[in-house]
Amino acid sequence: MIDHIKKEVRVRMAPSPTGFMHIGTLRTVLYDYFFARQNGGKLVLRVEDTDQSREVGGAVENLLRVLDWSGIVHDEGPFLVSDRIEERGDYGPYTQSKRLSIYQKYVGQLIDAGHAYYCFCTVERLDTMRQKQQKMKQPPMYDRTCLQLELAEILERIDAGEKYVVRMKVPRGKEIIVEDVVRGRVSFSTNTVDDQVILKSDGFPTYHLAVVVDDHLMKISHILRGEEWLPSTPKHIILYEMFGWENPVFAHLPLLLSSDGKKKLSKRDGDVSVEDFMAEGYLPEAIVNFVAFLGWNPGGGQTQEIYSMPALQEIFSLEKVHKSGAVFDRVKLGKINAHYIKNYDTEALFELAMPFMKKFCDRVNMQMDFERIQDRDFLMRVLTVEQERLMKLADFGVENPFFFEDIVLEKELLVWKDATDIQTTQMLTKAEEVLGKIDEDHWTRVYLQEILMETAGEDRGSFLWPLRAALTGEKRSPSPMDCAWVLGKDTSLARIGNAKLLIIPS
RNA sequence: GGUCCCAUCGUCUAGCGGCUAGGACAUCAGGUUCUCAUCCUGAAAACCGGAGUUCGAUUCUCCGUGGGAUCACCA
Repeated sequence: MIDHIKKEVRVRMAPSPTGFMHIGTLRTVLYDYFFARQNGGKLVLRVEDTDQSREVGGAVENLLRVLDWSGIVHDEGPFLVSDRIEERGDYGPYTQSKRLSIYQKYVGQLIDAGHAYYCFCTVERLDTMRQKQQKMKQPPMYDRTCLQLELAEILERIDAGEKYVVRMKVPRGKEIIVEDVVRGRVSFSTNTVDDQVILKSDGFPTYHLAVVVDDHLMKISHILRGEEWLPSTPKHIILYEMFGWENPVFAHLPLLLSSDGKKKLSKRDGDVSVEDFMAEGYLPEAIVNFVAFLGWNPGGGQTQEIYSMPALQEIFSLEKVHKSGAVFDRVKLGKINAHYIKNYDTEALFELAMPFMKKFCDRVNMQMDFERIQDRDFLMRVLTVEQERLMKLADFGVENPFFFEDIVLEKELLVWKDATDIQTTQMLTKAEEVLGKIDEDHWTRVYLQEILMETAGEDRGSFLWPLRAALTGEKRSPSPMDCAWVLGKDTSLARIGNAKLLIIPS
């Protein structure tokens, strides 16, 4: 009982393979990961696929790709090795559907010890029972009908092929104490704990049995999970007691909330899966940074909020995790993502942005060959200009369609304040002359900035506004220098020429 | 309804008995600027209520109120 040797830290992430990863799951896994690394421990991935009806093909591969994207590295469990799933570690299998005989063995043990019993009640009976209880304002709980069954009858009915489940027999009148790292002591009376089904009629265990057995067998030392699990924790502790096992340390993390109703964040609140955010072009650095700060904060008067993954790993502490839920503020996430995009190395960002650029080019019917150097250069210029204005990579191009398509000019737009047609034409001619003299080698962002600002002189607006309007056809856009740089000399001069014709048709 | 959890600006939070209650996002007002975005400066904005403990409570205790989670052969 007295354990002077500090137990090895082993934490696990235990997702059910539903085909996507909830953003809250990512937060939990991040904390798991930080905690394991800080303590020289191990992070185990275990697939909780005990509900066959929810099986989704390719879910585990997907999960592993999301983890890889996030930068989280686990130590045991399934891995993706050249596109095939391979399990590593000494405590496998790490997939619950492959551990059925293990659970059955432990269920048998509980039955033999009188801690669990067979139940033949039909789903229909249980439903009407619960409805009755609800009507009488009683908490819905199993009425223990099948606890009265004689052994002979049980054997007979099993022999007859009748379907059954196994329930744990919760002792009455006991107090269960949950020692929680973030919540302190929480106590429950066993009188309010239901005789939970631990083995389903299809032979699969329920979550409650599987999680306890596996966590014990896999020597898990700390369980980090969402607060929604707190009410079922007494069931787990009772199971640990029935088996005579020491229970791990619990840490129930605060919930992620939706911004409107402040309810648990769920699918109906919009994008909630990591895959959704990946598809929208959020950077892993931004997602990790943002999500780590929901329900946790380094404290100590620290006002910095931008942290890299290694830095977070350094300063994270389980003791500083909050108790109350945190609203998932998408606006702030966008701001953080924009910050990361802005500060990203442009060459590296180009690689990340490629799929989004392709998608955009397809949408505007622009043939782009990423192997072709001119096309690459063009897209690189667009990205360079957009980099400091993008909130997410999926926004690539959408604010500046004039880079990709022919523009439709309106004459009024070209006129700066109360300038006359003559003046406007003069300004465009001036731009035409200056740009016309620049040879391709000098068509750089820096040089264009320099020469056009010089040409603009004191009264910048009267020169820059018509030029920008001529190049973009838009009221708002990046600077005319940047637009000219992106469009190139030929297109720029052509658009200026068109603008002049619009003002004074020849 | 039972059980359990939670409570500082609109939101994320700092604070761990004595502070002009600090920061970030959002908002508003300026500045930089040809426009938009960026960037810079500033403003407004919070301790849920009531008792108690204490010389002194945002902070500790209790009650209330409010919000949430959970009560499946789903996890």
